[in-house]
Amino acid sequence: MIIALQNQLMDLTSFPPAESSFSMTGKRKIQNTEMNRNNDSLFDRIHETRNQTENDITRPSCKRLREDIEPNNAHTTYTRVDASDSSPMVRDGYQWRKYGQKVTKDNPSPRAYFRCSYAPSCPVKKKVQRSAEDRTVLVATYEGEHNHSRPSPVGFTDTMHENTSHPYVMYLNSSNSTVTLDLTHQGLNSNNCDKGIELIELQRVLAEKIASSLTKDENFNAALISAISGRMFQDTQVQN
DNA sequence: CGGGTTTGACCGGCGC
DNA sequence: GCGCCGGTCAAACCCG
Repeated sequence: MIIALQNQLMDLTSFPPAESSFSMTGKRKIQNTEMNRNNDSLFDRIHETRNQTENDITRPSCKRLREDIEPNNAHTTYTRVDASDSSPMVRDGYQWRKYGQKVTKDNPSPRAYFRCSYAPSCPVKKKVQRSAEDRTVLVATYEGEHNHSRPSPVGFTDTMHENTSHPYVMYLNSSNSTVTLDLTHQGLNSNNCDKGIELIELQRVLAEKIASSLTKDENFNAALISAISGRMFQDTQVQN
């Protein structure tokens, strides 16, 4: 557990710029230990959304009860877009049909409601709204799971290359309290160096936040001390 | 003309 | 009971 965390942290902190900018294709999942509140607005938002989602689980809305949507399937993604891009669309490879828009109380940006239009029976819905703190961040909340495959990966890739979004996407899973940094949606190419730099900066900030959170976690420190002392004890025995 | 978007109306839960 | 709020509906509109 600890070693896995360390490896993940090492992965995040040791990405060579070239690789991190242009050739990363995997997803990196980070166990979300008690992520401490700090001054970073994006991470505050992540924490708040996780708590909000957990509240949704314990107090499901009337709509969800009526439509029998599984709350555990809900997760939130964060997508960086250009500030000049006013479109609420988050291109994730699926076909979405907008069925409503609403201005919410806590955010001046309108919230858009989408349903998956690829398969008529697909129960997936998503809500897209710009972050109140950082309007370049689109917050997309997905509910349900697709009962079909991704429609057209090739077209998706083409769109990604010509579009301005997806330097990174973060997933928040309400059921198992994990944060996933998805680098497959970054949409970077050789003409997009600025976003590569932005991604590196994000990785640096993310690594700092994780390190900060872990070092403040008493359980993690205790486990780390135990692991180190255990290893030292082993080494001492070997030498003897 | 068909499919997608817009937008005002409506519904139901919640708090006071 | 009433108003607020988030979510959804559906008619009108737009566009290829």
